[in-house]
Amino acid sequence: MAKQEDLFKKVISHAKEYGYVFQSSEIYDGLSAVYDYAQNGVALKKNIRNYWWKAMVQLHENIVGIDTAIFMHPTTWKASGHVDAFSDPLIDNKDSKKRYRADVLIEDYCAKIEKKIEKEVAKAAKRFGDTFNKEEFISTNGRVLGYQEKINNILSRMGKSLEKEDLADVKAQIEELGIACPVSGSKNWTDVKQFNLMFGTKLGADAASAMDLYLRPETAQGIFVNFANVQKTGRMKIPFGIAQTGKAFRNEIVARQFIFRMREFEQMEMQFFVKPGTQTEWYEKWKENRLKWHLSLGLGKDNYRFHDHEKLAHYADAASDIEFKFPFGFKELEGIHSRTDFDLKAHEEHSGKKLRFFDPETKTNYVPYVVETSVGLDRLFLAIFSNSLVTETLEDGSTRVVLKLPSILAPTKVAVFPLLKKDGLPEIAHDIINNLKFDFTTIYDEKDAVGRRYRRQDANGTPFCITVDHQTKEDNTVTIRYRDTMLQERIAINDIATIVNKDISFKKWIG
RNA sequence: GCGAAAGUAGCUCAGGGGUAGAGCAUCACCUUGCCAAGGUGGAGGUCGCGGGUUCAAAUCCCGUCUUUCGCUCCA
Repeated sequence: MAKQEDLFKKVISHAKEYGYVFQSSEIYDGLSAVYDYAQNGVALKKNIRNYWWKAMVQLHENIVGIDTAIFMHPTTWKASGHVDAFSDPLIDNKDSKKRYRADVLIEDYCAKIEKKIEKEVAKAAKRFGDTFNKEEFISTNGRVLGYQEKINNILSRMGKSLEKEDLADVKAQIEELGIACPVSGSKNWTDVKQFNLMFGTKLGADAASAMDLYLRPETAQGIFVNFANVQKTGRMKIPFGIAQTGKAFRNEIVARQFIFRMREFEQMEMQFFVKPGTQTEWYEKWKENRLKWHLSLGLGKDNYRFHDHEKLAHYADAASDIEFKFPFGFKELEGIHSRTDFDLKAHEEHSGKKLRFFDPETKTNYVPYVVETSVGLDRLFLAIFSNSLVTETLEDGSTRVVLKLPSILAPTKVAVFPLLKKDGLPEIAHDIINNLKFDFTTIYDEKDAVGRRYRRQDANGTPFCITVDHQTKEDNTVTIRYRDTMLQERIAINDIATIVNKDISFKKWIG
């Protein structure tokens, strides 16, 4: 455990020291769980996003991309269920310090009463034997009816209180029912507080006429509300997908673990529209496809696993996570959800617009089912970055720190050094850069011994170093040195681009 | 939100009421010249922030912010 902690700390400080991730507004002591991507971080993040986009949009004839606004019409969030389901009434037990959802506590209490009913039924069944009629017993037995009524009263009162946001009554109910904390057994509760996970804001300059808006808590809804537009203008036929990357915002009660769980984060997701009845088949296909995509980055097969959801969200009929072995354990990286027709149907109802696909074969129209793949870009960044950071022990016993980023994602592809900063070598190095920079990100460095410059690039994740020496002036050859193996080769200047291109070829990586 | 630990130079950390420290990094110059840690010089800090105690606070006390870990939550 201590080792894991140390490793994670190393990741965070390396990210800062080499210009990948800074804490937001650091000069003002930072802002909780908000981070900035620095000069190298932004390049890595962009490359990851691009790798995803090309794999999803460019490689699939039937997937197109869009980019929708963060602000959306407020009704969107009513339709999606976020207004209701994204806010929880929470209550803390002062003795055990445990936090519970107040409505769940009450529901659990009702479940206990329900168990009593089952007991009565079981007893009666034993007594009456074959002649026992369960329906009749439940509807006539006084004791059972009493239990039933109690449950109904409790739940209806809770429902009304929650609807009116009368949180004091919810607490009163918990106290009246004598509900105790399952851990401490105490009834020492705090007040019930409402936590809304959506950030609110206002549209309009003057407060009185301003419209309440939310920052989107997921990018998916931007796709759903554009379903018909994209389908028509893109002449899309089912099955087809719409992909999008962008920021989403959640007012998490606890945002933690560096860039793993932030309040402002970036999603890369694709909604795939299919014919009802075929969703399971597509769900399985996308699970497999997405795992394959992750594995193509070469971080190691053992670092991934599926986690199938048993408890499903209100919109899903199947859901699975691809989990990654982060420095702090296996955690969710990507979700693959079979979202049914929940979202499109809800938007049909709230908007009054048809969100359907006309099937020319059967001459009928239907609301498509949706299979979603949704990756956290920041999480993916963290997965790749933390997995790539290694400290190697070399043969001579010394160590080197290497950021073994997949070369296709590395912020800088080629570093070019003059062996000496004289005798015209810097000029040649600059010439090489001026030629390469149209196709690759490059960096020039002439400071310190060349070995040290190699190590500097290792720690920064640069896969190739090129060194210009005196021989270069005679035969136009240079030394190329590889980050991962530390091997060196003598090659012609003209071959640099070919070698680098071959290594960072998208086809090679994804293939 | 609760509990624990921590916050001193860009990074890693030492110090522990009386002049602000080290290693690495950084900058300039010299030297070497294909796998980091050669020489000289420089820059960088009101020791997270605010208040209190004291002749004197980076150091003791209180508060606060931020981070990490655990709990909790997680569409």
